[in-house]
Amino acid sequence: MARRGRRRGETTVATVARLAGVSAPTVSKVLNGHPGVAAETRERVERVLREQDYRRPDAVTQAPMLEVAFQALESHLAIEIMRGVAQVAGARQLAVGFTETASGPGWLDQVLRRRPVAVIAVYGAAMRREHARLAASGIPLVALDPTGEPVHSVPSVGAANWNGGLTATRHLLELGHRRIAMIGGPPGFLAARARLDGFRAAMDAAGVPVEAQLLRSGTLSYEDGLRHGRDLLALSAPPTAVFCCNDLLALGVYEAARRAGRRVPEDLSVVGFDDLEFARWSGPALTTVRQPLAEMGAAAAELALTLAAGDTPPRLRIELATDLILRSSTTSPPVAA
Amino acid sequence: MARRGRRRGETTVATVARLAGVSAPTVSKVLNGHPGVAAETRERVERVLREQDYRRPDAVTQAPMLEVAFQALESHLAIEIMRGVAQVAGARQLAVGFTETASGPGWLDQVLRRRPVAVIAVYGAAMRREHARLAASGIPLVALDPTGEPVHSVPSVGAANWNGGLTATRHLLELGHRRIAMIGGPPGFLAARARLDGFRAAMDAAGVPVEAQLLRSGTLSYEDGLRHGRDLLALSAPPTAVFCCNDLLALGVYEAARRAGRRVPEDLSVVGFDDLEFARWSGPALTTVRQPLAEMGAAAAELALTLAAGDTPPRLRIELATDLILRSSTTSPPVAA
DNA sequence: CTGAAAGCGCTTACAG
DNA sequence: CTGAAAGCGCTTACAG
Repeated sequence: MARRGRRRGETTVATVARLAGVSAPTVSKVLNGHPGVAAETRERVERVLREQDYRRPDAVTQAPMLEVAFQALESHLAIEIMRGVAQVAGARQLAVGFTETASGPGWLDQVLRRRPVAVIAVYGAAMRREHARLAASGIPLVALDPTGEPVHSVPSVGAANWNGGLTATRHLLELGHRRIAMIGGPPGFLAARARLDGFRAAMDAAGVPVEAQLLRSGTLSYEDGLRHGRDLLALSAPPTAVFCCNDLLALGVYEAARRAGRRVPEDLSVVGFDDLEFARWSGPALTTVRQPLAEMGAAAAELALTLAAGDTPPRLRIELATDLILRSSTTSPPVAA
Repeated sequence: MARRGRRRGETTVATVARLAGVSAPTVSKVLNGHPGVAAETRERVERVLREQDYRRPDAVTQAPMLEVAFQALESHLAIEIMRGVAQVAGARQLAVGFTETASGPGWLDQVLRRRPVAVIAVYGAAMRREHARLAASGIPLVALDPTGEPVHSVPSVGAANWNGGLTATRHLLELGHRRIAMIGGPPGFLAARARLDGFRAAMDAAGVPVEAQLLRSGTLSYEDGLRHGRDLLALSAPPTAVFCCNDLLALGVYEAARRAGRRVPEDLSVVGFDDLEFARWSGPALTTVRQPLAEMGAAAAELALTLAAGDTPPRLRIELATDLILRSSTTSPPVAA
C-alpha cells in the first residue's frame, strides 16, 4: 500500500508520468522546480498535473493556504487589504498566512516551505528574483501595489491613482480655489507620481498655473504633513487648499493649521487620499479619495486563485476605481483670497 | 537519498528502532497508534521518539504555524496585536495564520486541518466547546481578551484595565475636575467593567460623588461617543471632563464638542483608552490610557509556544501594565466651573 | 534534456 | 507480540 494515507484512486507521480509520456524523475523535477527539463516537456507535465489534480501525499493533510506578504505591518492599509483577502479565501475554505518581508531575506524560504497555492505581495514587496523562485515552484505571484512600483510580467492589482488626483483637484477648483498646494509622496512610488500627474492635469485643464513653491513632497507620514503644512501656511501668499497624497499627510496638515490658528475648512481646505477608517473620525471629517483597499485585496485574491487553478485570467492588470468622498474638510476659499 | 527534504542528522524510524531495540515496523505501529504492540515496548519506543525529537518527514516540509483567531477583522486593535504575534513568531521561524471566527462555525475545522502548534483567540472568540476540541487535538489555546470575557481554565493575556481607569480618573481629579463623566462599554465586557470600577475607585478615594447622569454606557463606537457627548454637553450642568472607555468613543466626543462649539481641552477635557495609532494624530492629540497591544500579542505568542513545547508556564494569566499617555486633550477645568 | 537504476523513509501483509 | 520481506511513492545521482 501507499507510503502514507494516500487515498484510493489518487493521482501519483507514476500516473502523471505515464499520461505525460515521460518518466517519474522528470515529473519530480517539474514538481520541485528543478532545472534540466525542456520548456515544452515541463508544460506538458504541468498540464497533466493540473488535469489530474495531482497532490503531494503530504499535501493531503495540509490545508491549502494563500500567503500575503507585507513589506511591514506598520502599514495602515494592511488591515483593510487583509480583510478583502480573508473574505475571498474564507469563501473557498482557504487558510490565509502572512509574512513581513522586512523581517529578512529568509522570508521567501519560509513561504516556499509552506507551499501556499499563491502569494500576494503588497507594496512591491516581492522583486524579480522572488518572482522567479516562486515561478520555479509553480506558485503564482500577484502584486498589490497601493504605493506603486509595478513589476512588469507580474500580475497586479492597483487603484486609479491618476483619476483620483484629477477628481480631488477638480473638486477644489470647482469650489473656487486657485492657490492649491499639493503634498506628494516619494518620487520612487509610481502611485504617488500618478496622483501628482492627475493634480497637474486638472490644474492645466482649468488653466490654473501650478506654483513651484506650492508643490511639496516627502514621506507619506503625519510628520511630513505637519512640516509642509507649517511651511505652506507661513508663505506670504499661502494656499487656500491642499491636496495631500495620503490621509496621514492630511492629518499633519490639520495639526499645522491648528497651530497656526487657521480653521479647516474655512481658512484652508484639505483633501486626502486612501480613506482610511480614521478619515471620517478626524475633526473635521476628512474629504478624501477613497482607495478600495478591501476590494483590492479581494481582487488580488481572486486573481491569485485563478492563476493557482491554472486558468488564464481575463487580464493580468486590474485597476479599481477610486472615489472622491465628500466630507467636511473642504469649502469655498475665503473671499479675501 | 531521502524521499523528501529530510536534512542531515534528522531522526528516522530506522534510528528510533535501533535505539529502542525494535524493528522499524514496530516503530511505525507506535507512531500510527496501531494495535499489536506490547505496552512495555510501546512505552520504550515513545520515550526514544521524544528523546530524539522525531518528526515525520512531511512535518518537516510543513512549516509550523501559529494561528490567530479574531472575532472580526474590523477591530482597530487587530493590526497591533498581529504585529506583536508576528514578531515572536518570526524570531522562531514560525508562520502565522489567521482566521475570522465571525465567518462561520466551520472556522475551527479549518484550523484543525492546518494543525497549528497553538491557537491565540482574540476577543473571547473561542468558547468552551472550541477549547475542548483543540485540547482533544493536543493544540494549546491562549485567550487574548482586550475586551474581556476571560474563560476560566484557558490561559490568557490581558491588560491592567482597572488600574488604567483609576490612573486616568486621578489625572483628571488632579487637574481640578470634579464634574467628571464616564462613557463606559457594554456591560458584558469585563474589561469595560474593570475600567469603570477603576473610575469609581478614584472618585471615591477623592471623596467626589459620581452623578448618575454623568455615567453612560454603550457600544465602543464613534457613534455612541458622539451621541453621549452631545447629551452630556446639553445638560444644565455639563461635565468639565469625560473619561471614555476607548479611543473611538473619545473621537465621537470630540465631534460632539465641535458641534456644540466647545473647545477641547479648554471647555472639556477628554481621556481615551487604548492608545491606537490615530490617538496621537487627532486634533488635539488625545490623552489616553495605553494598552500595550503589541506586547500583549507577543506575550500571548510566548505563552502559546511555551504550552506547545509541553512546558508549564510560570503563570496561566498574564496581565500587562497600562500607561497614561499625556497629550493635549486635558487641562484644568474652566474657572467658572 | 531524459530516464533506468538505486535508494530512502515509511508502511503493510504475513510468517513465526 | 514481533520482525524479515516486499512494496509504495518519491527523489537523487548518473549514464547516455
